[in-house]
Amino acid sequence: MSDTAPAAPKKLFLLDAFALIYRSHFAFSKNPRINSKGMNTGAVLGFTNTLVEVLQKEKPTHIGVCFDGPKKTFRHEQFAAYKAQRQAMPEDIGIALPYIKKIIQGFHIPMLMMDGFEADDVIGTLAQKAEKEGFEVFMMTPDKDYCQLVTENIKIYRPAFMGNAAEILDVAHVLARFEIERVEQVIDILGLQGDASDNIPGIPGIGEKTAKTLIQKYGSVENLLANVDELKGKQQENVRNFAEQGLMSKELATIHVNVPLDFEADKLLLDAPDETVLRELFDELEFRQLSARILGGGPERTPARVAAPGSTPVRRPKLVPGGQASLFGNPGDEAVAIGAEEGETGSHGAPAGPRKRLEDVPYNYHLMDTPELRQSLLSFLLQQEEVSFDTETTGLDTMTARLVGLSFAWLPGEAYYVPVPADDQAATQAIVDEFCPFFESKTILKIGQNIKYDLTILKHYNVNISGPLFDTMLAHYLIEPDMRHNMDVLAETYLHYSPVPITDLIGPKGKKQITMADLAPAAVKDYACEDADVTLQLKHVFEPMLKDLGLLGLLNDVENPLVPVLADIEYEGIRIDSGAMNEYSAELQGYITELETQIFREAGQEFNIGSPKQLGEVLFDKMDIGKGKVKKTKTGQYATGEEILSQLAAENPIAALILEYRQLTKLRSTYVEALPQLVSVVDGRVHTSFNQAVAATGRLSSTNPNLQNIPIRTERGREIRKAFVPRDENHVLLAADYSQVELRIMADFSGDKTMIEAFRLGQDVHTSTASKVFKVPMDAVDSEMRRKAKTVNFGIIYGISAFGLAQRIGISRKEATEIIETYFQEFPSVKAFMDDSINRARELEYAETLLKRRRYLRDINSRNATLRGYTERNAINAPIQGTAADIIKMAMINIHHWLREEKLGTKMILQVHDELVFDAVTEEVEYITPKIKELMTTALLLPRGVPLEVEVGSGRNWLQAH
DNA sequence: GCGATCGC
DNA sequence: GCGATCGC
Repeated sequence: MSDTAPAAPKKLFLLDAFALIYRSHFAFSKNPRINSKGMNTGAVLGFTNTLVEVLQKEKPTHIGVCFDGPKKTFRHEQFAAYKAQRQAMPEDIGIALPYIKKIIQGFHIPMLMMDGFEADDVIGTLAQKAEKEGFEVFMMTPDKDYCQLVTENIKIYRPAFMGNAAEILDVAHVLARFEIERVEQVIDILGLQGDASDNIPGIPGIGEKTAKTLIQKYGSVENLLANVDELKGKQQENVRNFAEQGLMSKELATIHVNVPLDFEADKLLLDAPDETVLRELFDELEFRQLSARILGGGPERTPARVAAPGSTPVRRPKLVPGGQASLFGNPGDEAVAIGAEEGETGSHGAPAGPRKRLEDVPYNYHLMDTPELRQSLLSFLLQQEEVSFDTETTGLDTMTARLVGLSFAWLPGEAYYVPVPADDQAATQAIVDEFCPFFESKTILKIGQNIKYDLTILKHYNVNISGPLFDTMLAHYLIEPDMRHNMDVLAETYLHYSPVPITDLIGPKGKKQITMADLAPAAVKDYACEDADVTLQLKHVFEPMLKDLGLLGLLNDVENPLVPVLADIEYEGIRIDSGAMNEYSAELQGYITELETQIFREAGQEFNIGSPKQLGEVLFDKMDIGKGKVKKTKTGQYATGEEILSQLAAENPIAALILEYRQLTKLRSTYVEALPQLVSVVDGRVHTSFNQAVAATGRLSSTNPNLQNIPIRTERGREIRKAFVPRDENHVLLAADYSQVELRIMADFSGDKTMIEAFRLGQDVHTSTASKVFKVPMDAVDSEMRRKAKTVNFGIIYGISAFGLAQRIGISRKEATEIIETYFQEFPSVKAFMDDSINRARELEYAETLLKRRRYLRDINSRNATLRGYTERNAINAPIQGTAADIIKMAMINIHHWLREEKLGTKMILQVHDELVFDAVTEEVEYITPKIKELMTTALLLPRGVPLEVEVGSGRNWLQAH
């Protein structure tokens, strides 16, 4: 370099190691990356990707990675609670850390730390020193506290994350984001609002918004305190009382730039990595793709199914299995499968890694917007054995959404979009009718992602889809029940492909968001076609996986056939007597007002009873009750949960009043007020949505509204069930309940003679359990004994710990442990069953139900005893609860089928885990009752033949039906 | 135990 | 996001 050339800019990157590592770890937590040795490599991979990204993209001249010093910092000395709430480091990060350090060394990058200081102090100090020597400095961190250090030459570099591009924050960004005039004021804002994760308290009642307003007005915490008289009411009181805490919080939020550390530029000079060391590390960690990308060559890669950019695309056979060519001649020359390249970056939230987009792959997407094109498409559709399809609509609410278009795909890389005029109902209906021969075909397999949604939309256009279904969402739910199943994540993970985000079309969420109907069909075409195409390709990936796992039967015999059943249930809805609800609301309001008055009288002041924070302060600070029983929650607030208040009830009448107040306000807000608002104006009924892919055990869940938690336990709660009524005078509600299914399953699985005998003899199983555990004859079991025995039985089914059990029945942990021990002595086979379940899970790392549904239990061999214990209880509970879910799902399919076959008017309208509810035609009740019983009890037979029993009742409302 | 919902 | 409470 010649002397006259201008000096190259000196670019220093300082990485905040722990912040980046934690972020990487949690980014992968929903889709953990486990290598063949069982190590969770998410944190290492994410951190390394971030590091590589910055090296390649930003080309720093100097770089260093900063860690927190090992000893406690001056902040801990100032404020004992500082970071006290912080949870211990996750085990996986502890394991990852040595690897990360070795990788940093392999890159020849220095690690910087200082006893008694945190990484941010080190970074702040070095940044300022480097700035003086003419460096442009980038602090690489996701942490907003660093904003206080930003200057013209010191900036924050937020690495790419969760689909967001990397971002550089300069002075203008910081001022805009905090709405301040000077960068230093960041500390004032943080001091006022506090930071829950660092346990910096701030001033109570001041959040982000208030902090900004106050600092805009007063400029600093100190000046705010000097002018505290100008504030009003509660705010003034808080600022006055917590002035000291505010100042200390400001101090804690301040990054200290006086760490005794020299800035030695030449030590931070970027150096070439040690490729041998890195290659060995990457091999050990199984980072094949990363290794190939940054080191070149390397170990053999699995041949990619997709053509590499620039090379000749793979030729796809022109004929599909059904013998049908593609609609437009010869698309095989261009279109190829999106491709499933094997690699470690494919997980959701991976900071980097090659993920293709629509513009990177060849595709043939066609707009079919004339009668001729539609006819041609239909004739091709009818010749396929399987077709993936998707609907585009104006919104997510199936009751109000209008159809905008339909897309279809049967060859990878190729799809067809049929737009409809959303605002012309008749014209839309006519186009939909054209495709009825396809939708109603009994032989063509229809593939969809969350296909229940499409079924419901089409139902509103009088289409009753027939034939077999394949839902890719449910397929993945069986493969990885705990993970997310939305299409974008699946495409990223399994196809290494990022679909066009919907927000590219309709804009970001909010008031200004438009709908699909506002766009020209040509603008929707690619998005819609891509959905059908991706879904088709996912099906091709999932089907062989399911086959290998032995789960294809469960999908095809249970989950997929259940989809139309649920679609019908949701479509039918249940009638609510809104008048009765409103009357009850007024009645509840009367009680609530009365209770408020009494509570305020007892407390000697008015306050917001619904605020656990205020309530805790009133009870434990002001009234000073519950000495020795006071507990705090993990956020440092007083705990005011049920068990605490129940204990306090003996001491002070206020506790019972509060519990009653809570119960009534819960009933009012969650049920009595909310339900009438969800009644559809179209048919006067409430339509819940069942989610078939969220519960880890295989159960369904219900939302919007949740009709699976309508009260039943208390008198006042039961009142709500009276408002669930049949659709008209010619119907009644019929409820069919499995009696003790889960305990029967446990009795069967364990083969416990005593318990099986109790079921065979039709005894009350909780009483018989109590008789054994408390060693008294059946007729000497009192209600207290029965209650305890029942809790133990449920404890096993729900997988609660001895500790949880003690809490529930209000006994000591010791007594709980004793009850459990006696239980095991009396029911040795149950104990053996539990041990076997755990041992089996230790080996397989999953548990399975009668129909082979899996729940993965990867923490069963963890060294963390709490985590392991929790997972062990799941190992016992998952097969029991999951088998019960399998059984009722089978029963639903069979009953639905039978009702249709017999052309009966009765409709299934709800499922509540072990109960089915029907809107039954009154004249049909007698005929259907025994058949429903039969279909439910024989849906699945338990291996040892323990019988299932079902109770059926009917009445003018849901309460009477029980 | 899980899942959903409410108000703070 | 948290604490509390409903059902199974």
